[in-house]
This record gives sequence, C-alpha cells and structure tokens, in this order.
Amino acid sequence: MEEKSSLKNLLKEEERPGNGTDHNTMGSSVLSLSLNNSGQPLNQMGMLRIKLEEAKKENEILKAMLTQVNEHCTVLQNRILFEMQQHQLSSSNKNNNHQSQGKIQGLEKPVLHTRQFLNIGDCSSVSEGYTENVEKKIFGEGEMNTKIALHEAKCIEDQASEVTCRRAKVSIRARSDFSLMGDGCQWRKYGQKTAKGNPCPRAYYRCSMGTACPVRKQVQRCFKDETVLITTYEGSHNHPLPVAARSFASSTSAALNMFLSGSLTSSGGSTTLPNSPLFSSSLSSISPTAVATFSHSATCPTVTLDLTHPNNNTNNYLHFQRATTTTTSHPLFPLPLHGHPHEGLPLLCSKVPTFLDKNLALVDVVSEAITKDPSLKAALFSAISSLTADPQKNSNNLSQHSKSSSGYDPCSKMPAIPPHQPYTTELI
DNA sequence: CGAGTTTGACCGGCGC
DNA sequence: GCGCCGGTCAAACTCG
Repeated sequence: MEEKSSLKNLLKEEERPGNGTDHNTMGSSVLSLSLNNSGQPLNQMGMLRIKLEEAKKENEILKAMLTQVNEHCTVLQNRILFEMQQHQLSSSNKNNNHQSQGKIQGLEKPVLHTRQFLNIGDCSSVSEGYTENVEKKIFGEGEMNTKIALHEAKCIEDQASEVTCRRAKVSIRARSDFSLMGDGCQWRKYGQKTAKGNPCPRAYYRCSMGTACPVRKQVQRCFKDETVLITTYEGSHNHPLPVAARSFASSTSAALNMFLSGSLTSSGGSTTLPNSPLFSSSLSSISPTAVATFSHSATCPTVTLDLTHPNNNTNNYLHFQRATTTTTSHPLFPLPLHGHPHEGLPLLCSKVPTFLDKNLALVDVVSEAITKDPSLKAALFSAISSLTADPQKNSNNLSQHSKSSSGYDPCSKMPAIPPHQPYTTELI
C-alpha cells in the first residue's frame, strides 16, 4: 500500500507543469524521450507507460492481497474442519450407543461426505500440499500428525460409505413462478410420472453438464399449494460446477453437512431445526427464514429446506439471475466470496473495472465479519469448500465459459423460464 | 440435423 | 406370487 501511494505521489509530481526535468525513476527514460522530441503524442505515451507500470505494481499488490485472503480462508476452513473433527471425536467417546446407532444407519459421516455430495471436494485435493503447510502453521506438528491420521481414516471411511452418501437427498421447497428452480446446472429431462396422491406430474432430470454425471433431480409442484415447487437433488457431481451452481451447492451442502455430521439429535424420525446458529447462518445465503427438516429412511437420508416459511416480509425474494458469459455472472445467492480469487478476479475485472474495487472492499467487510461472528465461519467454510475443491478445474471452467463465443447460459436448457428474463422465487 | 422433450413401456422394490 | 408404484428407458416427436 505504501508502494502504491508513493507511486501515485510520483505521478502527481511528474504531472506538475515545469517539473519534468529531474527524474530518477522508471519513467525517466520515457519522459526524457518525449521532451527531446517535444511531441504531444510521445508525452502522452510516456504518461501511459508510467500508468501502465503503476497498474502493474498495483496488480502485484492486489495479487498479494488476494493470496493473503485466500490463505486466511484456507486457514479458517481447516480450523473449522479440525474443530468439527474434535467435536465428533469427543461426542463419540461420550455416547457410544448413539454412535453405533448412527453407524447402522450410515449417518455418522462427517464433513467429507458432504463435500463429496454436490461435488464440493474430495480427499485428494490439488491444493493439499499447500493446505498442509498452512495447517502446520496453525496446528503445529503434533496436532498435524493427529489431523493427518484423522484425515486418512476419514478417506477410508468415505470410500466405504460412498453408496449411502450418493443416496443422500436434499429437497428444497420454494415458491416459484416457473416450473424449474435455477440452480446453475444444466439438466436433461428423462422422464415424467404422475405420482399417486398428487395430480401434478413429477419430472425427472439428469445433470447434463458432465459426461455421465450421476446427479439427478426431481421436480414436482405441491398438491396443496401449486405455487410451491419441490425440487429434490440426489447424487454428487463428477465435474466442476459453474459459479452459480457452486453457490447453490454450498448452501444445500451446508444443510446436509449438519445432518450427516451428526450434529442433530434426530432419532429415526424427522427433526426440524429452524434456529440453529451454525445452520441458519449457512442457510441464510438462501433465505434468512428458511426452515430445515431432517429425515431419513433406512437407506436414504433427506434434508428438506423449506423456503416457503410464512414469517418472511414482502421483500424477501430470491432473484435467480440468468448467468451469462459476457458479463460478470453474479451469484444466485449472496455469498461473501464468490469464485476462486486467483483466477476469477482478473477475468472479471478485465470486463468490469469497478468489480475489483468492490471485491476488495468486500474482503475487508468479510474479514471483519468473520472475526466478529463465529457462526459466519461455518457458512464461509461451506462456501469455500466448494471454491477450493479443485481450483484449477474451476478456473478452467470459468475461462471456458468466458471464452465461449456463443455465450454460456446455465439456464438455457430450462424451457420453462422465459428467455432474457430474470425469474424470481418468492419466499413467504 | 442435433439436442432436448414427451410419453408409453419396462423394471425392480416393497407390501400384502 | 401378485399387484402396486416409483423410477428409468428409449423411440417418437419437437424445436431452433
């Protein structure tokens, strides 16, 4: 920052009339050239070069800042992960009966299962080496050994119960004017069925973003209230998600995270949890008044996010924006940090100059909020998990979308939504 | 012509 | 074993 201000001061001095004779900086050769020729265009070119150099320096500073912010996010993520592991270990020691019951039902799965759901990440993360270095700074060598052992155990456990995880479902109830909810993914309809007890047909969709992606969703209108759209997601994506879908996935996975991590005392039936600080902070990215219902059968745990909770005010609307390639695709849901900071921002700021400034200001706000509000850490963790799962792939994905000449529109294959028109889902 | 949708047929799980 | 029901398949159809 000091470097930036000094450069600005330098530039101001050079801009002063009659002050172009004494330069000993990087811009001196350019300015002397322009003075020798005394040509106006050359003088302007010199100024532009100085500004270019200044922009480069500024870019370096901003890159460093972004790296720092990303590092802080990783630190927070790992600390939260560690705390949750510690919490689970202690709780499992205290209550063996509870744990054995959970094992029978396949519900003891901690964070990594949820990360697998909706493609939030896996054990072999690209940034694992980097993360490990950061973790050593935080936890120290002794704790790191414990943590690595825990991590390896979790990976083994993760593979063993993958089938159960794949069957985990997240069901979302929301009021919608349209027959599909914009979640950022591309879906291909493969069937429709009229279920017993509901005259409204249930549509079956398969994710068409990746080759043989196992994720499916069912969409059905509520029989009692046809304005309510029930969307049920099942499976885990085997491909990088677009920004919009990652935002959505982080929110839904936060709910499932709570469920699968055993943080709830649900015992076979269903549990409604509207006011848990950890969960509500995550869910608030969808709706501040959303209510979650947790239930599970023998093989298929389900989390229902009810976004139709009646105590919302009239302004509580979700604006599902149709993401496009040529503009900055704003999130479907407002998340603190959006997109991978290293690759995403330069891409965006090249198109929208003010975007970077807004994000840097946002970084300060978020940093302060994280410090003050512990519950926000949990929400941030779920969001960051989706962003840091595979940065390389995600950035490539983002780049491909931006390079596409035809324009990338994740909602383009949703005929129920009128083209070129943002649609809203009402939260009552 | 390719991609997506529609729709009847088919399959497997589950309860009786 | 039988029938019901949810989920999936695949051929026909539609659309851009």
